[in-house]
Amino acid sequence: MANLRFLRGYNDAVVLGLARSGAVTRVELADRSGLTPQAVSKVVSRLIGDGLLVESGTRNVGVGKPRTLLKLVADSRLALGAQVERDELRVVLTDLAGTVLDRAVAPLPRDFDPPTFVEELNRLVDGLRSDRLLGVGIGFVGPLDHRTGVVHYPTGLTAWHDVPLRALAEQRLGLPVVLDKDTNTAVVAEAWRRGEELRDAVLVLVGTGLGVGMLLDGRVHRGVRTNAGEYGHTTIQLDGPPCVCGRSGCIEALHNLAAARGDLVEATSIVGVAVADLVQLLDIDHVVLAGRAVLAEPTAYLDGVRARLPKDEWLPVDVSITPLGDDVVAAGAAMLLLSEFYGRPR
Amino acid sequence: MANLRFLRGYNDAVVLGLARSGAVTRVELADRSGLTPQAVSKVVSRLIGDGLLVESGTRNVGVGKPRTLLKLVADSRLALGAQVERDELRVVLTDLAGTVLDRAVAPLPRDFDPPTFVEELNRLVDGLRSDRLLGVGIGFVGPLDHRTGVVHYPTGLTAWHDVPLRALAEQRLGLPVVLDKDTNTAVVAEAWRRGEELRDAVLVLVGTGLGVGMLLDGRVHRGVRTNAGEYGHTTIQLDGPPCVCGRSGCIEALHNLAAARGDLVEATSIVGVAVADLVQLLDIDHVVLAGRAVLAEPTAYLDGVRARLPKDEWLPVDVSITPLGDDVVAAGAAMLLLSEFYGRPR
DNA sequence: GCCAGTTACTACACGCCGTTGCTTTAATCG
DNA sequence: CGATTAAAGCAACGGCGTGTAGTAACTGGC
Repeated sequence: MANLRFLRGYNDAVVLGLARSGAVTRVELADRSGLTPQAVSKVVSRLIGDGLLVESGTRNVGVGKPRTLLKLVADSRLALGAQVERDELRVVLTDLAGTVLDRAVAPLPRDFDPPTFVEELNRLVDGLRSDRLLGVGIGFVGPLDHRTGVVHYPTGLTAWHDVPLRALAEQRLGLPVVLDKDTNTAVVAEAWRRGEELRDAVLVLVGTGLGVGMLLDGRVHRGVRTNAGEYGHTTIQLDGPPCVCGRSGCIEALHNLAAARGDLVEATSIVGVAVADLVQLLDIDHVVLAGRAVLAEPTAYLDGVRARLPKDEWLPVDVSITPLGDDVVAAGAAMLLLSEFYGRPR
Repeated sequence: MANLRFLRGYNDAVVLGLARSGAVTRVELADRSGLTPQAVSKVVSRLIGDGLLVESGTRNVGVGKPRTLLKLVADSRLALGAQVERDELRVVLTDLAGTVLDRAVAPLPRDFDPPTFVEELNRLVDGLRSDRLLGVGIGFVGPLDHRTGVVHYPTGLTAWHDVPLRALAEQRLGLPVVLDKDTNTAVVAEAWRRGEELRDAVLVLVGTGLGVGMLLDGRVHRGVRTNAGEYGHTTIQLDGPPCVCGRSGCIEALHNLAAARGDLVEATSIVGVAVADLVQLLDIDHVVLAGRAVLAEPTAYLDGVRARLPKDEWLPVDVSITPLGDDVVAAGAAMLLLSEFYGRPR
């Protein structure tokens, strides 16, 4: 189904996405969006009216009337993002550009239950509230359902079986809430900050587990039950050591074994092979590495991955470490919420 | 960019996609598409005007005016699809519903060159021409570029380096032509025939190589350079036997070795593990098996794959053999062309 | 200093999209 | 056979991007 509201929202989102990358002019927006100059004019005047854009000087490009520069009013809208791990809750405040403005971190008790969590979340959110706050995004460990906002049965959290977290949090916080898997919010962080430029990317989150967030053709791929990206339990050694998942020779098992015995070269090499497989399967040109393990040894992981990617290819793959560091999941959750308001409609 | 033309094309495609599944009524179309009844009325009258739909009786659902049944006029538009293999060219004629009406098969000389191929294609196409023919789709072995229609450098075909096949074929045949990788056209075949119902699926093509076509959230995932789906050279045994690709322990190498020594159980089991990995990564609920190897031993491959998929899951995975058999790639190419005219616009 | 040339931008009428409100049509039910 | 119910069409409407034409603001030549 598509109607005029969708049409407007879509074009607004395209223009805003282009404006997020930096200062632009109406002419450039028209060129890069495919919209006519008149349409861009209308869209821009709407966005200026909403306080999302401002005119900021002119840029002269040879003869003729100079182009008017447009700038995103980044602090006109704010969002909070939360990362929930088994021992820690992290909440960050970001603006419309995806810049992290503030953060709060608190430990969570072992095997915390939903009421405890929601109270703690509320406490941290209260410390970061603002009048321009649009809502809160939550990046949780899977499995969960993004559409319904229900957490299913994350391992290690015995009190979390089919908990309608989004509804609970919305009620307690009095704000719109979105819920997604940590790997998905992390890749949203990269996608939102780079704007329309980044359309295909994989974010590899290496912590105790190994998950990936996939941005395919400009959209986050979640799969039929928001469970896509469980890459840690992919077989990479048919006759390998048994894994906690019941199968054997999983990427995660081999990586963690190598890491545990201090063999960083082997550990990063396994991640490298796995990423190379993924790049080949999905035909991706951007790989972003994140997670505690990676941030502890960034250059080792960068080297390990780059060494395993095909060289001298017609398709160069850009491999980088997330510039958001430990905030990537929480910040991405905030941007996921921003994209509910100002991203492409569905 | 989105405009009114896009809007109309999109909604037309949604309605047509729903109508493809079988006889429907306006009320059901409105329910399932999310469009208002009035919008459906307008769309349907457009489609009837174009000869794509007809009213075919009524269906009584209790009290009130009976619903009018609508039926796709399947033979109102036809398309040809070609599958190009290293030794054979297959061309099939399909209607708007994706039903194969006719076919022609011809051998291709070893290491054939582009002119030879285009002539042979033209010969087979001429034998199947019709006044309602919309164009020709071509499923080729990769790598190639779907957008530009250029074949890059398929192994075993020395005369094919950066050949603009789509342009060459359009000129020779005098018909619109689309080009895509064989695995992609194959998954289009499944998607088009099942209509809007099938939104996430993987088609696994097992022949001399092993490739997958991915339907993610209703769209074929091609990757940044139309090269996605190269799954055969994914590592499944880190210290496995060397592969022609230069790495070792690839799915394809292990599968072919097992198949060569007649170990069908091992061969199908390797495909099963690989498919289970893929299902887990992409969170897919439909797997379709195809290709010469599968069609030679369908039940063995079905069993091998089903045995490796997680059981008693909350997410059941449907595994099947393509009902189109040897025609799946060629028929899918025809449907890819149909979707250029009557699928969702981009 | 001025005017032609060039480019950026927008005012306005327009065509066409889905929507809203209402009417017509065609069945069932009592 | 009239009341009720549901499907479907008709007409007016708001709002989308588009096309045409006009205005604004600069450069460059003389």
